[in-house]
Amino acid sequence: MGRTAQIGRAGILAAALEIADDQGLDAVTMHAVAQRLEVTTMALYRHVANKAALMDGLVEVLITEFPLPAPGSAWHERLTAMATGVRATARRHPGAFALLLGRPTVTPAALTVRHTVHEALREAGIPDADVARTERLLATVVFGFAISEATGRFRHHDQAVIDEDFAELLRWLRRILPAPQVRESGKT
Amino acid sequence: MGRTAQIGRAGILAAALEIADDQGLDAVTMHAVAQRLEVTTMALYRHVANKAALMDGLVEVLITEFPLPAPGSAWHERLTAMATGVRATARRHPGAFALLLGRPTVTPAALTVRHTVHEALREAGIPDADVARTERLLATVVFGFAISEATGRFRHHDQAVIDEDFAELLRWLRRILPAPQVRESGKT
DNA sequence: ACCTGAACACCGTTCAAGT
DNA sequence: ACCTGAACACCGTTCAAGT
Repeated sequence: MGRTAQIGRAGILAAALEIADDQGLDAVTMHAVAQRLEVTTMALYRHVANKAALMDGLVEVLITEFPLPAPGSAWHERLTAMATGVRATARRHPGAFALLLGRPTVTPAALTVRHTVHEALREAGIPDADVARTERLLATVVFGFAISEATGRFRHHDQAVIDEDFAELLRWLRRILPAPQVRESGKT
Repeated sequence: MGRTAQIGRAGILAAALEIADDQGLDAVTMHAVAQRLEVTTMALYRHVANKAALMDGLVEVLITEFPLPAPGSAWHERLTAMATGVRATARRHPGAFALLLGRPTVTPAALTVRHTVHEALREAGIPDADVARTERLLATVVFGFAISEATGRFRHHDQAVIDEDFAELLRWLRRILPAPQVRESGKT
């Protein structure tokens, strides 16, 4: 009972994310994280190299949270699901989401996400030479919306307006991608 | 000659922007700005309320730098020019550009920029009811690209690739907006 | 009117201890 | 192996002086 709390990298990241979620990214300080874990500030340094490493860990958590779509569904449904998932992550963690800016997204989880999009685009009939660029631009557009919403650029608008904005953005992207091939007419 | 350096709000903002430009936003500290102006840190507080106000000032400088297109040109040329101008500003001030996130863009300069886009969209034939939303999404898309580039999300790619990405993004947007009306056939 | 000195609370980080 | 205490450099900010 009086035992010292067990600390670990995962717990540190969870605590940091919670602080970011309800007090903003600036509130994520080594002192604040330690305090939430009922531990001295210096105890953290045994589990994370420094604050930058802690932030990198937060990014990894966010990327891992992106839901990967079920492999069975049609390519356009998978892309829509991923875009919606990215937006949902941004809304769940508005403070931490800004960390995705300026980090090279070369972690395994990030590569998996990118690879999933590549696959969908190839199925959509995008020429191999254009797949990488298309993925980059799609990611940039969806990411741009998500970070704008997360950081409050739309704060003066009603939620319904923002939701409709996102729906319209998805319509724009659908107009840019090839029309989904209709394989069967009528119902299943 | 031995006179104390004259300090002013404009000079402070200029110094802060220079530091952000060549050492990043984190290097913009009250101490660093004061040092560049050869003045004590506390001298700054006579001209800016606090650090947040200084950052707000930086945002205003950035927005004022957005070039407004010549009113005579065609609407699609004006929009392209503005998109290119936003990207150029982001490239010139990559550190400070991130500040545009999370500030309500309701300053006079920001309203002027938005109004200019609204006008172009009305000329393009966008229904009045859709103009505001279209502007919001166009801004989000262009802004998303600019901030991704500024914060180094594309850092692993050659400049030529990034330039072509931007060109392709503009082509996407052209496909979404109405086709420009051809008023005269042949050359002028 | 404008700048400076001294001071305070806070932050990231290191290092030598403690158990 | 893991946590703590003491300490340091740095940062934003205030306030009472100085000229």
